[in-house]
Formats: sequence, C-alpha cells, structure tokens
Amino acid sequence: MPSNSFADRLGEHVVLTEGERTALQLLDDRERAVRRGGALCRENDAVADFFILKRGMLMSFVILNDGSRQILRFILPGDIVSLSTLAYARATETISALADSVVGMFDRSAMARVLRDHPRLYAAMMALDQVTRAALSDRVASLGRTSARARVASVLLEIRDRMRRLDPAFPTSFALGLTQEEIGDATGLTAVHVNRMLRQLEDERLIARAGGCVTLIDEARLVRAAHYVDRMTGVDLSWLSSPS
Amino acid sequence: MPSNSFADRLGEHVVLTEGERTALQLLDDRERAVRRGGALCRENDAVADFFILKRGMLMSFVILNDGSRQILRFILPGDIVSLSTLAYARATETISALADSVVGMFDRSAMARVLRDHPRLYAAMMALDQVTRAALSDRVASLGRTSARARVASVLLEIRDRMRRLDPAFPTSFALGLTQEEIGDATGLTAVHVNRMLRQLEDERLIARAGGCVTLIDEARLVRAAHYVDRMTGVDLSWLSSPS
DNA sequence: CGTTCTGTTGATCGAACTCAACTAGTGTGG
DNA sequence: CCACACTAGTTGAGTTCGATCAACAGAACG
Repeated sequence: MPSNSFADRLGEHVVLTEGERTALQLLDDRERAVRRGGALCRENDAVADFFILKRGMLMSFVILNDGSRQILRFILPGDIVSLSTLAYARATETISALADSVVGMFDRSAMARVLRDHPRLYAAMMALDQVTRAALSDRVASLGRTSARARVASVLLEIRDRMRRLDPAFPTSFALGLTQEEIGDATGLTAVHVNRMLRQLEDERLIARAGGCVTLIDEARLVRAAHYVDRMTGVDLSWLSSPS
Repeated sequence: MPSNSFADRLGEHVVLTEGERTALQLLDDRERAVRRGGALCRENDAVADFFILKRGMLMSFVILNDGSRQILRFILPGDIVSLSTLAYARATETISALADSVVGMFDRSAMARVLRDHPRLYAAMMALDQVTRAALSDRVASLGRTSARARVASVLLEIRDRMRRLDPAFPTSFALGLTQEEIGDATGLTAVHVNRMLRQLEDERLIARAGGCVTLIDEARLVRAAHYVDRMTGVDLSWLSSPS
C-alpha cells in the first residue's frame, strides 16, 4: 500500500500522538478534483486556502511577460501545495494539474487551530516545508550552473525518487507523465533541446526509452551527471520529539 | 534610525504584544562576528543553531563538483539565516560573509520555547520565511527564463529594494558590496559577461556607475527589463491577528 | 614594490535557441 | 468511416547568446 497522505509523510520523521493523528485527519475538510490541464489557482488570485495533494500530480509555475513559462516545482501526493498563503493574500504562483488530481483543502482558521491545539504538529509541518525549499535551492543551482544534459537528467531522477518514496514498488521503468515541453519549462530549456538531451542520455546508455516510458539504466552515473541530491534523505526532525 | 532587527521587520506586519517583544529580545542570546570572506557555516556541517543577521551582509551558496559556485540568496540585517536547521541536522548551504558582519544565535530549544510560549510569534516567523521562498522562486524564473541583462538588472534592483526597506534614506546611488564575480555566481553568469551587461545597462542609460557606486537612473525601465517583483510588498499576515 | 584581486576589453568558440519540415498518434465531427 | 485538425515527438540547418581564453590596467596590500 503506497503511503501518499501527508500524515504518513510526517509519520516517517516524528512519532505522532493519537490526537495529532486525528487532527490531521480532520484538517482537510473539503476536497476538490482537477482535470489534467486544469488550474487549481492562478497567480495573483485571492487565495485563503491551503491544499494537500491526495491523488494525481500538480505543478506550480509562473508566466513571464514575454509569455514564457517557468515551472517551479512538481507536486506529488502528500505535498502541501500553497504554504505561501501563510504570508500572502494573493497567490504568487499558478498551480495546475499534470494529471487528473484530487486535493484536500483547509483555510487559515484551520491552520490557526492546529497552531493552538497541536503546536508540535504545526512545527513539524513548517519544518517539512524546508525540504521543498532545499529542493528549490537545488533547482537554482541546477539552472545556474549545470548543463542542459544535467538538468534533464535531474528531472528524471527527481520524479523517480519522489515516486519511489511514495511507493517503494515504483518500477524502474516508468511513464514520466511530463511532455518534453514541460521538462523544458522546468529546466529552462526548449522542448527541442530537451529532446536532443534525452536522445544523448539514451545514446550514452544512461537511460532507455520505449513507448513514452523511461528506464534509468545506470543510476549511479546518472546521479553524477545530474549533480543530483535527494533532499528527503537527511531530514531530521528528532529535536521536535524532545519534551517541549 | 534604520530598522534592521527581526523584531522590527515582524512589527511591520503584525502588532506584537509586550510579551512577544521581550521574547524576541531574549531569543538570540549569543552573538558571533564574521569578517568579510569568513564562513558562518559550511555545507554539510553539523549545525544546531539558527542565526539572525544583525549587521553586515551574508550570502548563502553551494559549490558543485566542478568547483563552480551558485549563490542562492543574499542575507541582509533582520533576515533569519538558517531555517533549514528546522528540518536538517546538517547544513544544506554554506553561509559566508560579504561584509564584516554580526549575527545573533539561538538553538532549537530556544525555538521550541517560542513555539510553546508564543505560538503566534512562531507562526509569524514561519510565515515571513515564505517571503524568502518567493524570492527563491523568482530567482528560479530569472535563471530559467530571462536574459543575462535581465538577471544582472534584477540583482541591482533586489539589493537596492531590500536596503531601502531597512533604511528608507538609502541613497539612489550606492555601493553594491558585491564583486562582479559574485553577481555572476548569483545570476549563473561569468564575471566577464556580468561586466558587459553592466556596461550595456550603462550605455542604455538605465544605470550609471562611478567609483564602485551604482545609480539606478531609470527605475521603471529597469524593473521592466528585469521582470522584477518586490516580494515584501504584498505580504499580509493579518490572519494571525484574528482571535485564535 | 612585486603580488593579488577586481575590473575591462577583444577575439574566438560552443551550447542552446530558432526555424522549419516531417512523423505518429488521437481525437472528432461531418 | 474517413478527412481533418491538433498534439507530441523527432531531426536538420543556421543563428545567437554567453562562455572561454587572453591581455592589460588600476587598486589594495603585505
């Protein structure tokens, strides 16, 4: 059984009390479905909600004035989507669905209740958010200082690693769920060049491709080529367990 | 009097109680000075502390295996430096000083005390951290989808805006405090090309330069050229003030 | 007073972009 | 049921932006 709820994710790092567990279950009191291509919210929308992805896959991106798109992150089940709502009344990014998806929703008052009734849980949620920040930092380094080949490789590795963490049985050969244009918008490349880089990785026997599926053949070399770091490994929330 | 403490920064967005104010004053119980060029902590160091910059200027960066450096953010007085300590026992970035600096320090147990005794304050700290995340997102978009000229312009604007927020009297003509190599490491460019872009911006009468000082001549055009967004404008923590 | 650091400029190179053409799959509506 | 449109992927040719290499000037510094 794949673990794809936020509670399970948290549970990997801190031992949750029964009360915390039920609080999490009651947290996202509403649900919303989004079709592939649909938007959950748009940049600059007035947004007062937080979302947790339950099923499917989302992405967040911004559109620049020249019309080009930069994908900021991919959002997988168990991820909290819109923590920027903590500081902004309007969305700083557009969230849209890469696959048919379902999100759980809750508002700021629900967040305030968690803070009041389960401060340790609140702290754990904020702490885990640092993981996405670390991933965002990695993306900055990737865009600023690595080659197109490395950037494409790192997207492949990121998706695979995060999927496998949700489901240890996630296969070595898998459908990315991204078009080459989407990979390009995440890596700051054109779709055409993404295509060439995929071909190159294939020619180098680092990956194989067949019918829309990718296989990571030589993972060790791929990790080196991509300068990839898995940011979930290394998480340590043990300080939250000490008596407060 | 420039406002450069974290308490003042928070105070711009939420009304702090007397108790919260004193808690903040007592928070960073230790101080540490770092000379220009010195490191506060290195990537992968075991770090259990949080830092708040009191005076000076820091940067955070990572070094890739090929030796190239990517600067992730510039840290100005009042910024909390190392919130990744919330989730990681080891530093994910190197922090070093761009100018002679002084930081206040506190550890995880102090953070836990804030959470216990002043949960609203804790929430405000976490919320404000979303601003740096938004800035990091902007940097991703900048690196992925804008020209060298735009990226250099956006560094100029960012430094100026953040300095002016600390000190409304911050002059239009100012010393950046960054070498061209540092600008390059922040923007994913070489020092040589940064130089050319500065010259181009100068030729276009968007900026002027004299003796290490920069003047932003045509700010409106510069903002457009850089696709720049000031992420402090738009912050809304009002939901924290409602009765919890 | 050499040495190192930072900035500047020119010449050349190469990685990634642009434009264009073509294929294959997938609807979809007449 | 098929013609047509539309999307995603693929490949080639030519272009461009930014990198690399190199040389030099001025400032800072021990």
